[in-house]
Amino acid sequence: MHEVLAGAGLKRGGARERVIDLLAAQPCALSATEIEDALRATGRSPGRASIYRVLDLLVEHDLAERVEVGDGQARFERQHPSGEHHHHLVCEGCGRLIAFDDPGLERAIGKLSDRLGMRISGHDILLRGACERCA
Amino acid sequence: MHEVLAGAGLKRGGARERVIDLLAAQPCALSATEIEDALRATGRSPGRASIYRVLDLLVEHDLAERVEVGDGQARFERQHPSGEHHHHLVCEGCGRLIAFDDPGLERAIGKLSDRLGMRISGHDILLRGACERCA
DNA sequence: GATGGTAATGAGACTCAATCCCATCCTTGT
DNA sequence: ACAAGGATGGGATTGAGTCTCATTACCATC
Ligand SMILES: [Zn+2]
Ligand SMILES: [Zn+2]
Ligand SMILES: [Zn+2]
Ligand SMILES: [Zn+2]
Repeated sequence: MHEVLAGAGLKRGGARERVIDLLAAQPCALSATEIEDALRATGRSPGRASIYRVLDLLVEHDLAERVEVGDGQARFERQHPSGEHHHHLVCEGCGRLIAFDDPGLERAIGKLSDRLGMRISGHDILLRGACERCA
Repeated sequence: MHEVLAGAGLKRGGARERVIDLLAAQPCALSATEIEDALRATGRSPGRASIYRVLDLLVEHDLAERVEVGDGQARFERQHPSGEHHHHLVCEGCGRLIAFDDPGLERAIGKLSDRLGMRISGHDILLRGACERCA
């Protein structure tokens, strides 16, 4: 990720370093607040403004994806360069996020792009339901 | 819509009356702020709290659907009693919302429910792309 | 048509994620 | 090492949405 930003002519700084490294090590999405807390726990959290700046930058360069689950705060998750991605199911009982992927769903969206005759550059899919604990 | 709420044993009040009537007359989603402004323009806007209460109530009774486009505010749109629903594509150029429905997509989600072995109670789908004007 | 229990409403304080501003710090090319 | 411009921090600010509670309106009953 660092390389991509460097290639775009951007300088390197402590905030960028820490946010990127943290995000790159996560299996699933983190909110800006969670990132701040996690970094504060290490002793050196960047300012809030810097965290948002880095996240915006990552989304802009397709290095991260913004995930909204409807709880009023955005979450961010590393985007794999291969284009492979997953979607989320949010449990209405406990709020837990569960990741899944489904080729059938992706295929349906691909067909849709043709049917609508419009160029579709991305899709957000969120399922709501009950996780096994809450069912 | 009034009838459904009455059937649920709820009383009728001015705020409820005005918000429902406004929403029922809209072709597409409105934000709470837009609703407040529109009603204020008529001279009698309910309090902000009442607007949110009515909207929550409508969503709870499947009379309206919450639509999130990622601009940090929720929008609300009347939901038809037949259960038929549509999804939206948001144009990244002009922000315009375009509605569409697709049986293939619904089918894929139905299958997914089985595959994940979880009860799925709803789904939000948002496509991002370019509308014909902006393409 | 009056009464009373209870739901509904309004106004504003409040929360909290996200943004803005600007002085200061640091990276990087020379 | 130096300078220029990008990067950072922190604190003030915004704005959607929530909460509280006193007041008002609805409606079943008498
Ligand atoms: Zn994820
Ligand atoms: Zn997908
Ligand atoms: Zn719509
Ligand atoms: Zn659907």
